[in-house]
Amino acid sequence: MAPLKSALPQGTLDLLILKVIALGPVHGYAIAQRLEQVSRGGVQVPEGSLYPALHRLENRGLLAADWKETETGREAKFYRLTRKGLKQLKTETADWQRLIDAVGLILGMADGGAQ
Amino acid sequence: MAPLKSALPQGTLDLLILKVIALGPVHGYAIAQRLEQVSRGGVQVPEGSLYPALHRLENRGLLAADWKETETGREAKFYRLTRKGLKQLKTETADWQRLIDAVGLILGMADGGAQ
DNA sequence: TGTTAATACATAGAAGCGCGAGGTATAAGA
DNA sequence: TCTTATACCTCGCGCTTCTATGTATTAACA
Repeated sequence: MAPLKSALPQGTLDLLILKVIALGPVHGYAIAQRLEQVSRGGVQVPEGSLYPALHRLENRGLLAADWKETETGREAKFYRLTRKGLKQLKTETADWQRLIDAVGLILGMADGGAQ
Repeated sequence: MAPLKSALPQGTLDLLILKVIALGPVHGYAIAQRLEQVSRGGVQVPEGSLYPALHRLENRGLLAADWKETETGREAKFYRLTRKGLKQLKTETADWQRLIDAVGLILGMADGGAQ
């Protein structure tokens, strides 16, 4: 079934990151793993996309971070949502829903010789 | 509910254009109108996005075009799908479906500590 | 007649994002 | 000791989208 190299459309990654972090503080490396696991491989996030995205979100004030120890005794940067980030998550989730509804309408257009 | 200026994620526009053209030859201006109508305003395509996209698709051999007269007696460039374009439409439609499934799984992640 | 709006095409430039490729460092296990 | 996995980071290319701008024709209207 091919590696389904699902390149994420621009903008989508932010939404997914915000969602994962909303469930509780996590560090970057774990975010990528969870996205891949939960989506059953449908979403793969290369580090060259992940870390710049995290920095962008942090710079925009949607995330905040602290260095802490992981369960395995290593230092890692744990991200959490700010209030602004939570608001953004809600907005983007609604936008996403509207988008897939709209695209669904278009893809569902009858092929029947109908105009 | 605000003008819902849903900026299309990168790559999505191609899919929508291919779909509209698959239903029968149309010219560029009409494509934008149909997308907007069928999606009930959920998708709006600025001309600065539309025409470059059409040229890209044509250069990639997914579309072919002829100048013809519209019903209203004006010259317009009518696009139609090539065989390659039809194949691409199918691929991209499947990719889109996999994407929204994957994103759906992620957005549906339990919120453990529910609010 | 002059002006505005709608139709229909096009390009340039800016801004943004995703990703491959490369690099650093630590810990565990063979 | 060497490899693998964890965990972070940046550079620069390539690509797309969008705003702004320009051209030209037709229809409507004052």
